Amino acid sequence: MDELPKQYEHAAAQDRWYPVWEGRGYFNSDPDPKRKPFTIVIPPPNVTGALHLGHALNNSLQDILVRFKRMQGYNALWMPGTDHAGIATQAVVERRLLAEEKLSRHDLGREKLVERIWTWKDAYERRILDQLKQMGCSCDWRRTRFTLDETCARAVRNTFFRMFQDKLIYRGKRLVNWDTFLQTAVSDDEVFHETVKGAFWHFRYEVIGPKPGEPTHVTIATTRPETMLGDTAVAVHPDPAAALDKVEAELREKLASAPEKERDGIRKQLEDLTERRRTLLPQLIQLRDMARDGRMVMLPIMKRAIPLVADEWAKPELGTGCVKITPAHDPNDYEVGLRQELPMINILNPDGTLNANAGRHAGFTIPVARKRVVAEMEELGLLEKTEDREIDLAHSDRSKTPIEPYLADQWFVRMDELAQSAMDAVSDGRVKIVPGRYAKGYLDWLGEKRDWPVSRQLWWGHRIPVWTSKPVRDLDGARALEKRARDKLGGRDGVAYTVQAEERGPHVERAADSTGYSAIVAGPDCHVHVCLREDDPAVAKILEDLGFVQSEDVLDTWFSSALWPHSTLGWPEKTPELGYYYPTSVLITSRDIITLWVARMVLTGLYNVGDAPFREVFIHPKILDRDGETMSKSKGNGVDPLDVIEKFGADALRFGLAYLTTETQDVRMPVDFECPHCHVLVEQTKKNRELPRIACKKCGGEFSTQWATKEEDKALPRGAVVSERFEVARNFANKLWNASRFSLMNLEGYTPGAVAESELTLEDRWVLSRLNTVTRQVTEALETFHYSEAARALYDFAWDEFCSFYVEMLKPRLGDATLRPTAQRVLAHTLDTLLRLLQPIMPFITEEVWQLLGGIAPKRGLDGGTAAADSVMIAPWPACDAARIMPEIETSFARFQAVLVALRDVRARNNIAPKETIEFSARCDEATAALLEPMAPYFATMAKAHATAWGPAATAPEMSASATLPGMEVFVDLRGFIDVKAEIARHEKERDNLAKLIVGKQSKLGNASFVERAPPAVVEQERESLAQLEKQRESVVATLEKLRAM
RNA sequence: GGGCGCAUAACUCAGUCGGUUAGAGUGCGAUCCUUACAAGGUCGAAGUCGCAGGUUCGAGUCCUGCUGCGCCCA
Repeated sequence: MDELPKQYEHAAAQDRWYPVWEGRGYFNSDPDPKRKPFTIVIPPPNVTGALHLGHALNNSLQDILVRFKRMQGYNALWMPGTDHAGIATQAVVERRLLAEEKLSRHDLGREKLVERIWTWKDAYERRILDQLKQMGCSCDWRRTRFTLDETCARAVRNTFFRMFQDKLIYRGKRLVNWDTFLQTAVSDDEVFHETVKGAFWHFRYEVIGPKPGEPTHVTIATTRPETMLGDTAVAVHPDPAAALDKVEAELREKLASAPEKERDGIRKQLEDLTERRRTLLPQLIQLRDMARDGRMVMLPIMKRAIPLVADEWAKPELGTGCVKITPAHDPNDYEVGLRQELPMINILNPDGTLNANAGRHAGFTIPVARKRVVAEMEELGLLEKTEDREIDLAHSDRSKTPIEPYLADQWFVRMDELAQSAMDAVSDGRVKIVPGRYAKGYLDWLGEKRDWPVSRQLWWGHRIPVWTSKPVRDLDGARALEKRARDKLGGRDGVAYTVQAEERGPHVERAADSTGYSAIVAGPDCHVHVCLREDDPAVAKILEDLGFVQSEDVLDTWFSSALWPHSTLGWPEKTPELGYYYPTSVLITSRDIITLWVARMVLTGLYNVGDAPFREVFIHPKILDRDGETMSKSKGNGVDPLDVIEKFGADALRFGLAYLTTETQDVRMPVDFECPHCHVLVEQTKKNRELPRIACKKCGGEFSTQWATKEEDKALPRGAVVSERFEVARNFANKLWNASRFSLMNLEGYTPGAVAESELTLEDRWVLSRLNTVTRQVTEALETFHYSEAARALYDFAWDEFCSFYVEMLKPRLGDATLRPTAQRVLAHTLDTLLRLLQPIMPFITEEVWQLLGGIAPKRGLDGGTAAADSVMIAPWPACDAARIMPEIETSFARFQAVLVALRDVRARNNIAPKETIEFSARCDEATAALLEPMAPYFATMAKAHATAWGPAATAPEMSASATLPGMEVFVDLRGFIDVKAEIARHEKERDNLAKLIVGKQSKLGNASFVERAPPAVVEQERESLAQLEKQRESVVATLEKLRAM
């Protein structure tokens, strides 16, 4: 065993054991009705890019749980796979296409682009799966799925078809967030807001045929002047006086409770309001009456007559009190449009240029059209003024370009009942969210029951399996068309039909004629939609011959991930897997996708399979950097798990992540660069994280970062981005390695055998008591997702108890031929148990040691020894033997430890050389003496101290340093060593400290209500504690006097 | 505006049911190349538990308000 390296070599162990586990099929799971299943489906990582530290955390936690459950005897399945991530992946590939080949997707065409994306997907999927393997993930790789593969596609088609049949799917015109760059709708979740510099333009619209005394113009203000081309009304408030009253009342209430510094601002607002009442209100009332009278204003440029309407969206306290209404290009105006039954005029093409509805401004991009419209209004003398303004503008997360609200045909899933079912599952406890506070957000979001827009104007994804007819004039015509389609297709299975009349409200895209006085009337268009469950070219052909066209759109990527827990198990087939593993046991994910993903999985699971997809959802924290910012590659503070694995090892990565997984919502991880020259860690700051090259603070050597673009920078070696927080874990692995190394070296001649109770020493009983306590703690912690607690318990036990005390105390016994066999058996057993407890978190190092241990001690255990498992990952999980937990032994041992520390302290503060042996006596009661006297060999080896006397009669030598412990005084003979001054200072400090504590206790006990009302046991405890402290003080004072006399 | 979380040593974090003298790792200081481990051992210094009230015999812990930071939703 001497040939074992002094440092744990993580790379060798990782390379050695992963293929063995995989080759022996340890990760595989198959349905077996005789055993209980435990199932986790992986949150499928995007194939957009490689895994980051957040993924490393997420997957480490899953693997820890799966390995734990596997050892507990469950038939554990961890289902792996990846997600096609529709828009994200397409955007990445499109960006590269543009950057590298200057081609747009339209240059390439749908088929070619999709082919490119598949190539991308293959490369990244491979990379992601490889990363998971490097982390040690024990997934059943035979079952790897992809959200766009055939199995998943089948589930998607079936779900969509069933929903279509159940009338849960409909098409509607809706205002969507339109990304003019990618030319697709994006969901609200794919939009971020940014404040940009803009302007507020005030336009005047002429009133048509004003009566005497009526205003000739209304003034409206807008930040998007070009949208006026699509205006279909101007709104005023239906009761402006009341609205102002309400605002005023609110302001006054606010003023009453506002802090002083805000009051002036509020007073100013109130003044403005009064002014407004005087100057603006009469006119607003007049306009309101005109609106009720059905009066019109003339939309300039388009020369279109549009109505004045009375609607609450117009805020009399803001701007001019009048507001232009562009229902097709503003969410609020859209609502007004629906309420007032206004025409909705779309003025945009999908690419962000203006369409024919914009008249002579058609064909221009939005920024150009904006300038033209403003110029024309100015020419017409209708531009009143322009103010500079900061504007909150929505941007697409994917293309970083401004979002345009855009009226488009979209497919929706009706959410009312589906959402309710998913809410019920959490409310009644069928699905438990941990920590529980996250249930609130889930319920609130679902409670809004907003219909789910599922179509995306993309090429990468599941194409919507609906064929739609050309517009039909009326419902009867549509029904006739439906019948024709039915007749042609016969009674075929897997075909569903819907006849859709346009929804209430006019959705017109036709321009008015140039005279402008004709009101726009809604088109009565109707459509027939046919949904096909299977991909059947013959059926499609028949439909297309009837003039039907398949939707170009694909489904939202979440639609397929929503099915993940059952689609991966083979649904809609009634596979053995589905029957056995569904519902799965736990889902582990992060909080940002509770609504987008978790909620939708619950509702599709209930809808498709009739049961929730999992029993528990564990939400883990998010990792932020030193400054509390989220990590991302674009900021330069992203830590690559592979860099951590390379530097610290996979076990250290896993342990470090488990160690920080508490119940809080985020954890901070200071980020460092690793100097490639001297391997020191250089703290990352907001400044240096953006530099292409950095000089090491220690060796001065320069290295490059991810930002290096110049040749001279790129030529430098790269500095990896890691975190010192994994250093703790790496050191722990090394400590464990060396303790194992010691054990293996000292197990020579080991024989298995039963250990009689009488052979056990105090330290044996102690370590076994602690071991069983830790077994119970770790088991409970892992069962309740308290990863950090499990990691801490193991760390503390392994380092502070097993290494620092037990192994040290074994040394003399191992040297004694008669005591050696028992010591070896307890040691082998303890190490064996510790390895099993650590296996889920640190699979590689525990396996490495397990195999070495198996070589020298193949049979282990206190009751005679049984053959160890072939691998620690399939060994049984340790059971806690409650009978071994002995609090009195732990208390006794603590006394021993306290004396040891006191002796070491005396040595340290008197600068006694390590080689010198010291003599000491201890004054204590008989019981303590009886306990500690036999520990002589340990005081000798662990503190180089020799006891001359134990018990009540023990006295202090002439020249001594002392330490006062509760119920005990330890005197160290210091002839020749003593540092009197240091000793005096030390004792004075101790005396003062004790005095403070005594005063505290005395006042507590002097408080009559404490003595009367606190539980008697607590009062008694306090009394004893006070007596103890007073004794300690007496002894300290006595020692001080002696010292001063020297 | 609504919701959630956090604030404990220089840094990153534990602290269970309210009850002994508030702990760990890192960093810092001293010391030791002691026969498993210098990625180590031993010892030490370092705290107004964010602020203000309240409940209680007793508050880092429970309640209210405030301040600061972060996240989510509109």
